Amino acid sequence: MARQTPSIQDVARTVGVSIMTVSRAMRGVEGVSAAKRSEILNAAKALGYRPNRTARSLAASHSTLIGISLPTLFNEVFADILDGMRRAFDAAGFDLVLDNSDYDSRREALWVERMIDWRPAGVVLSGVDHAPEVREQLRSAGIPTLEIWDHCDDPIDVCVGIDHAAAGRQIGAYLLACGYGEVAFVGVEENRDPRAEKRLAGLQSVLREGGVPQITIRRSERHASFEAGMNETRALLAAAGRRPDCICYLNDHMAFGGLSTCERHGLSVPADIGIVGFNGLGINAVLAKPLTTIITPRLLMGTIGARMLLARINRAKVERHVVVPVAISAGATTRMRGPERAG
Amino acid sequence: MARQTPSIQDVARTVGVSIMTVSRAMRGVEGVSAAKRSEILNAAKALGYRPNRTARSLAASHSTLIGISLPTLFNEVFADILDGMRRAFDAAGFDLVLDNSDYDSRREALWVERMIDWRPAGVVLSGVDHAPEVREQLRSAGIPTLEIWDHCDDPIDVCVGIDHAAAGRQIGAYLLACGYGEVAFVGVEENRDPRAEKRLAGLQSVLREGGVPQITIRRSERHASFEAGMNETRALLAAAGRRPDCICYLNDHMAFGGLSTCERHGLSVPADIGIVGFNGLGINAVLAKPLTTIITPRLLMGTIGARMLLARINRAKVERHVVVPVAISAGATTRMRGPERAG
DNA sequence: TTGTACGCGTTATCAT
DNA sequence: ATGATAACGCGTACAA
Repeated sequence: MARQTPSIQDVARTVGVSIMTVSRAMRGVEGVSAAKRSEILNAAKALGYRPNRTARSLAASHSTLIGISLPTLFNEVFADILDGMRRAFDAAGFDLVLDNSDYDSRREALWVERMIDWRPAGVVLSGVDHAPEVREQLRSAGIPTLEIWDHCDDPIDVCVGIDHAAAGRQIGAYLLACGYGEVAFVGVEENRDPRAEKRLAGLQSVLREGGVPQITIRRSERHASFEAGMNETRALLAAAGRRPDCICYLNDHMAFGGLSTCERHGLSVPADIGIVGFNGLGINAVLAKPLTTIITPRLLMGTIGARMLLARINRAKVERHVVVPVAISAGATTRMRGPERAG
Repeated sequence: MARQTPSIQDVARTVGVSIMTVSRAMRGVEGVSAAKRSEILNAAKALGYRPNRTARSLAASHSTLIGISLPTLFNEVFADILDGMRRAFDAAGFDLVLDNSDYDSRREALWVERMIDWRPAGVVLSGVDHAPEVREQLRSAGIPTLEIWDHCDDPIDVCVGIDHAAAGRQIGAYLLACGYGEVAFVGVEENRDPRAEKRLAGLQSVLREGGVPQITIRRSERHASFEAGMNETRALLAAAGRRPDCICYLNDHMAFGGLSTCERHGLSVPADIGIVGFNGLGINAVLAKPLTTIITPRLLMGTIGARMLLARINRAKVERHVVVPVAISAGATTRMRGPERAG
């Protein structure tokens, strides 16, 4: 029986060449005759030899690891984005190191620091809002970095995402077209989800210009889940003052919860109240009353992002940032099907 | 300006000690005076020195990487399991390398091989059905391995999961108690999801004993999604022969799709037809008509599993396999609330 | 408590 | 085309 894990030495001895020749053959680089190469490959397979990745990373001073930090995996959005990327990375022979920041930029920063210790081939971050040291560390380490799901003019390296402020403005314009005037927004605490805040700001600006100066804002202290949507909506409906005629939610999950709560309170949707989500999740296709929402091309972002990062890793030329478009989908939870539908 | 990435040598020179003393101080092991230790730590921070993980892994001949292979992240189930594990692994200082096998055991086997090249501290696999070489490679490499979500008597190393066959039998007993006699099962192709096949087998065995010898089986060629549930249900209802009085689905996703399709076909649920899912997803709390389903403790499995694997990594004693219980949740999609509800 | 010598398994460089 | 030698940055074993 051979030893547990044969080393490159064993292969070299078996074939009768130096370890350098084996190394070259295994990596598929030039400098080995075709005959020797296949002989070496056969011997390696027979012995069960596999190159040690940690040794390879040390010698090459960079690994084939790609670090990916996502806020959460419970949100279908990030699962989609991840799925869009992983196929490309996988095909290129990279391994994925995953982090969940829980929407906490401090956690993200600590993880980036640890990740750099692995000398990764690249790093993927969610959004463009990070702790200040993250940018500096990644840049000075010279690690190709992709920021995904949001965009800005000065990314750490490259970025691909949607324009959240513009998406918020699209929603605002649609609400005005519907004639809504008593609007509420249900989200999470500030600083938890910077993208959501950008959408909210966009929404508010358009409503203000359209003659709706004030909107009611409720923020859950918990995750943007079904339950949180239910709870905040219940509180919203119970509160004194004029009842909103339309509620916008941070995402579809919260909107489903809100829709459910409104109907349980005897409100008819969309006759009595409008409901607007964000993301366009798959379940929408199944519901009797599909949500009015913004459809975000998550998979596409992942695919494009992976291509961009791979190009950076290979020192090829790429655009520094890409903005993908979003579309509003007028569903059955608002009282008018917008002009977008009429195309 | 200091060089890009200071090495342990730089710290040693700055403080005036050998690199071994720095190494010990950084790792927090004994053999360094308190004074020198804090001096070294300060110098390291000032210089921005961070130990190179690939070098550390090579020298120690094992890394702080933990490989995790999951079939998919679109299924809330595996996102839950992952979330249950990651907190524990993260707290223990491990980094997570993620793979998605797409329910393909060949893919899984290839990934395991690549993962071993990283000399991981541990590996997590989904279920207990793997390509034969996986067990052998993991064992001969001596890598602590956790199999999660299913269980068996002879795991590769340790395992934690539910008893899928028993879960299927629970469903069968419940259906018999409800008086259903024309049962259908909607799943995916064989060999795609071994756990689902075990549940189906358990279901069939109990029904057979209860006087229901035959059930209709439909298998989608696609993922077990909302859409697949809709498509197969549509085909099921269109088929000749007696219409089923109850349809069991591979999971809640397909069941939602099926429920929606039945109602669109004018069938009243549960008056005309029963619908049974599997997993107990969060959205159930929001729906007007909660599914009858089996609630699986995913987070718990993750937590327990992580503890078990960490114990193995630390060479502590642990049970080789743990089976966690599941409970049937009688919802509003079957015509009787089972005895489980009466407790 | 501290330091020295060596090894971890591979790749880069420079010979031949 | 092939090989010898020196890194890569750290941990282990042992000596002082």
